[in-house]
Amino acid sequence: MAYLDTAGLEWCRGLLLGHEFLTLMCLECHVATRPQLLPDPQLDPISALVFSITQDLPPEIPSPQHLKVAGVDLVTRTGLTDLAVLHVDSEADLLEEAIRLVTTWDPDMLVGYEVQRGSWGYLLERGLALGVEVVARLSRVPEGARASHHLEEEDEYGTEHTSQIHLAGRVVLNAWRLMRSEAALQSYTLQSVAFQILHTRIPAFSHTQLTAWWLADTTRGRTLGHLLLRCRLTLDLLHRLDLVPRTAELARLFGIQFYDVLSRGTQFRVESMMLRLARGRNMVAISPSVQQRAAMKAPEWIPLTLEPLSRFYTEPVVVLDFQSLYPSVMIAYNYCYSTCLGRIHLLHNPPPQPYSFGTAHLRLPPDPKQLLEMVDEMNVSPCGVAFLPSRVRRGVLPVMLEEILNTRLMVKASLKRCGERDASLRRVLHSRQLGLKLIANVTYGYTSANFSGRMPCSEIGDSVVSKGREILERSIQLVNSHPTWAAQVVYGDTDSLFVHLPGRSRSQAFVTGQEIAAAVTKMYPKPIKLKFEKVYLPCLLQTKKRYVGYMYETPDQQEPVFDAKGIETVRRDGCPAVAKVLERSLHLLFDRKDVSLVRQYVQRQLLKVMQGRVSLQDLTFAKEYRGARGYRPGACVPALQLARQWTRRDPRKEPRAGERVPYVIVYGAPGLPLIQLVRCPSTVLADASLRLNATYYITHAILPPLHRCLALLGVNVNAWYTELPRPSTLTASTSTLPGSSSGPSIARYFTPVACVGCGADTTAAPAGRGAAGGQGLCGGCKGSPQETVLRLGERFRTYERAVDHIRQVSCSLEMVCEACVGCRLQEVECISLDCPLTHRRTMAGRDLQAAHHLHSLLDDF
DNA sequence: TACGCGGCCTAA
DNA sequence: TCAGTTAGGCCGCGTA
Repeated sequence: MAYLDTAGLEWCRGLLLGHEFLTLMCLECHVATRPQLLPDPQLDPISALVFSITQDLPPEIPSPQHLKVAGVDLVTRTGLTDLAVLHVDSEADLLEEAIRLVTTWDPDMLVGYEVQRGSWGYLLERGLALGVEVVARLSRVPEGARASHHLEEEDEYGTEHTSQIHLAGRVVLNAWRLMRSEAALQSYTLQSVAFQILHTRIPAFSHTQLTAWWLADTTRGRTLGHLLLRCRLTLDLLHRLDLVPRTAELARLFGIQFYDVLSRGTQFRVESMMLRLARGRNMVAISPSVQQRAAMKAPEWIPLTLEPLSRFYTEPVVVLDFQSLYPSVMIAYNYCYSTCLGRIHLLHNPPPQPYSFGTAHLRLPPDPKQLLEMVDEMNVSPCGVAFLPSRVRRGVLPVMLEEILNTRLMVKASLKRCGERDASLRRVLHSRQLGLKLIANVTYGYTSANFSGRMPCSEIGDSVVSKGREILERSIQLVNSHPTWAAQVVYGDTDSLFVHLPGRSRSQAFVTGQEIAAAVTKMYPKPIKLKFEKVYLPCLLQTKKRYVGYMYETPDQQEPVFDAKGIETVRRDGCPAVAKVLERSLHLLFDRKDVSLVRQYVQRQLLKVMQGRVSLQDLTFAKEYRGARGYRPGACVPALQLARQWTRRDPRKEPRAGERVPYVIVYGAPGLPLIQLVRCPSTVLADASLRLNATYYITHAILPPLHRCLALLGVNVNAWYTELPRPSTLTASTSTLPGSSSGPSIARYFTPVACVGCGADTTAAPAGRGAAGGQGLCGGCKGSPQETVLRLGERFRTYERAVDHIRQVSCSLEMVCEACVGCRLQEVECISLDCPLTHRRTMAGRDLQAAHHLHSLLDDF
């Protein structure tokens, strides 16, 4: 440690104090766009750059803060008083100033929410277009130009996983891509991520809007304010997710560089640890060629997944699983590259040596019979591969895994010890133990990688899987045959057991569950351990990898937790309405155990959909776009179709690979394939002739998942739909429907006097047909239904656009101008399906009511 | 109408 | 110039 100078000591001290000594700089560009087009660096100049900088320094370390003020005017003309603004004369000066700022602050990480087409990427491309050297001057080393580059090539992988921008000495973070691996969301726009993670709503302004504001002196500040908000939120997101410290911790743990944690795969991490250990034993890893890898014997074993006894269980089901089964197996049976003797039958009848093993060859001692002398001691896996006993040689992988698992236990212990005192230390320890768990679990994956694996070995992979299978099978047998448990294994997948305990109470289930865990653990060598996980009461086993139940993790837990695996409540390929209806239905079923309540609930929701009273958002699907070359030639999927449409209009509008593309389904001529009915949500808002396809949503999206659950109880969900009144008789019979007396129809509270079609007085006319609607029209309008439908449809669309607009603006109002004149906030029920929240909206309430009323009138025709 | 296939997403 | 694995369910479409 002779080279540890004072700066190094300072750094260590900083770590102890919870400081990372890092500077992050987030950038957004404002580019004045041509109408309806997105910025193009070849043509559109940057009009403004907005930065936000954070530093993680202890207070006694001086920061270059004072430098910011030098040469910068504090400008109030924009209306933003807390913003330091610097005017420059030309775009070239702007770039120079940006470079100066970067070199002054010397940030370690350059951040942008989207750094390929916006932010730093736009800056670099603009520099290229103007002939200003930017890339090299942003790097940290004099010869930076060589090590830094801004990729323009068509590399699907690079585009999808990295920022594509490399600057020597600095890390470039593409925030939205990081978010993609942080949380499973419907959409990864800054607006939705900020809402989901920071619970902050921000408006989405189009480039056209931002440009319009920028061009007028009085509104220019809005554009800057919005971009600054984006910068700050991006940094807030990283902070909230603890992303930089967590990544740094993983880098230390695996002994790899910070950026490699984000950009490289798990293989790299395993190798980094494994090679370190192997070197101490004077071993190196083989480097098989592509041909050798291709010639490797294919894996033959697959994990055991039982076909579940699928039904609704109203008595306890205990779930147990083996703790880190595969790593435990490798430790317990000494499975490793360095201990493998190949197939046992080859030891008995030695073929000409060396013989094929993994991607390479194995050379045994001249007389393999010697080895056979200790055949009783050997670990022979169920697939017939022999491994040395640890007495003879302890494998590298087992040693590594053992160290990892032990370290993890230590870390978890100190996590417990440190209590609530030190939040930052807790976070570090927590991410360390998570990282350890992760690396333990992918070590198996490393041995059985075949497509891209660097050192795959199907013999080891197969041994682990076959041993895992054997362990699970023997455990099942034990549980099923135990005399006093009276238990039945009803499902199991790879390393888990679902045990049905009929006639037992919840607390009895906990006791028996612990007994099972202990008894099974006793059957196997250390560290193989079956762990009691949870009791389900009740639960629904649908199919392999799909189940749901109320979960209790401790005997004294009073309120159960809804726990679903694989079903639509946890999937992102349906629309939110599907997940909400399904989850609420299951809650009702589990809580009240009364199918008729579920039926009432579901029918109310179906009516909402038919009446168009479900928000557009709840009916919006979103699927990942794979990039233009990511599909088969004939592929015909919504995401690709919409992406093509957008790209035709504006090449810069093509979604990034990995981005989620939203779409809805509208009505169309009968017989049309579904793909023809796909529309972008904003198109539907803008086009009065388009209506959401209620029939599709009900029969193809909402009901099938529900049916798969409730069919297990012998309920025919589809009948619930067919017995509902058709739209033509909807309003007349609404009041006879179960539960509708307390139904949420806003129209019932809305009694217009003037005809909503033409404005004539309707009070003189005879009363309408039902309580809910119909009386809003005069006789003349009722007489010409087509015309009225058309007129109302258009009005409806206008209201919906207004509501949408207000929704956007009201968000910004709440933040930007609390003092907005005459802005009377009104409590309105959220229109989302059963959302318990009420949202503050300005004016939106009235427009919403009008829109809903019109829509229910439309259903009359 | 059954079946295979591509696409998408999740469990482990 | 790098990319852990397989199983499995379900949707929509085209074809025999």
